[in-house]
Amino acid sequence: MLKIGQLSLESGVSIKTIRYYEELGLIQSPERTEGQFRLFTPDTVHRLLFVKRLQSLGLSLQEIRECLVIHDQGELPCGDIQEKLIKHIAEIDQQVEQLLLLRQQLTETLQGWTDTPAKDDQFICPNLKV
Amino acid sequence: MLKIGQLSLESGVSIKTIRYYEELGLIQSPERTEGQFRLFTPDTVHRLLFVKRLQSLGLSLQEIRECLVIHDQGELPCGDIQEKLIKHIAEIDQQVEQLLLLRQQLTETLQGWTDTPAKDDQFICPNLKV
DNA sequence: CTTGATTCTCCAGTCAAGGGGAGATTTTAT
DNA sequence: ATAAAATCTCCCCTTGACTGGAGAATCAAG
Repeated sequence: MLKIGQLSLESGVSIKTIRYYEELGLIQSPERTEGQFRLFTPDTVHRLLFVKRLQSLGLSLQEIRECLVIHDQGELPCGDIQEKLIKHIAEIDQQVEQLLLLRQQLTETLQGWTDTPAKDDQFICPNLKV
Repeated sequence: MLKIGQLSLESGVSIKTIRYYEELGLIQSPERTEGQFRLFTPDTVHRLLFVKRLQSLGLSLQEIRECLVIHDQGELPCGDIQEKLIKHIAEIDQQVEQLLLLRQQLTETLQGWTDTPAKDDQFICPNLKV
């Protein structure tokens, strides 16, 4: 059994964050000592590493929690995780598309840009007709 | 002179947002009626459209404010805006790079994924060795 | 037994760009 | 004169994933 400081050391997750994850339901509420110190089972280290891994792949804590709930029901979460990862790839593709569209608008805007155009009180920046 | 509702209609910027922009210094504090109603000069419409334009190009309100400060000092902000747009393109390129790197990790992770692997109590998901 | 390290709960704040609503006042229209 | 519409200030709420600090209690070591 580990106290929170030791768990933090072994998992690389800060004490604050561990308590936050407990609050979110990512880790089960652990036993306590008589004085209310948390006592975690050793496999909580694995659980935290799992959270960090999925987080590094871009999943939100809510999505990760859903995976863990399936695990806690005794089932393998692999299918669910696969689904989420595939969905996340699609989201990334969308974001990239949006960014490239914006990039296109930026380069178009910069086409023929003049640093020192004729002053025109109608526009704040004459290069932008707004 | 326009009251805030009329300015909102003509610019397409909500009343709340107009007051927020005043607070941020994006638009100068306007005159008031005796009863403290704001009275904006008509060119404030242009100013708000300018803000929306730069915002649609991805600049933050802080960056836009910097441009407007230059304008209010009687100078042309074109050079500064150009600089910011170019910088923003570089940031977009970085973001895209990060996203594609993440996408690569996701596809690698999904390589050889098995929906129903042998159960292994050591791992929450045997496809992820964590 | 005492000191120092660890942990506890609770509250508040961070970032960005606003949105919601209360309760009071002012302006406009009939 | 009165009702309705517009505006005012003030304060809190939102999202996500935390971080910081106060003040109290507990645990471990000498």
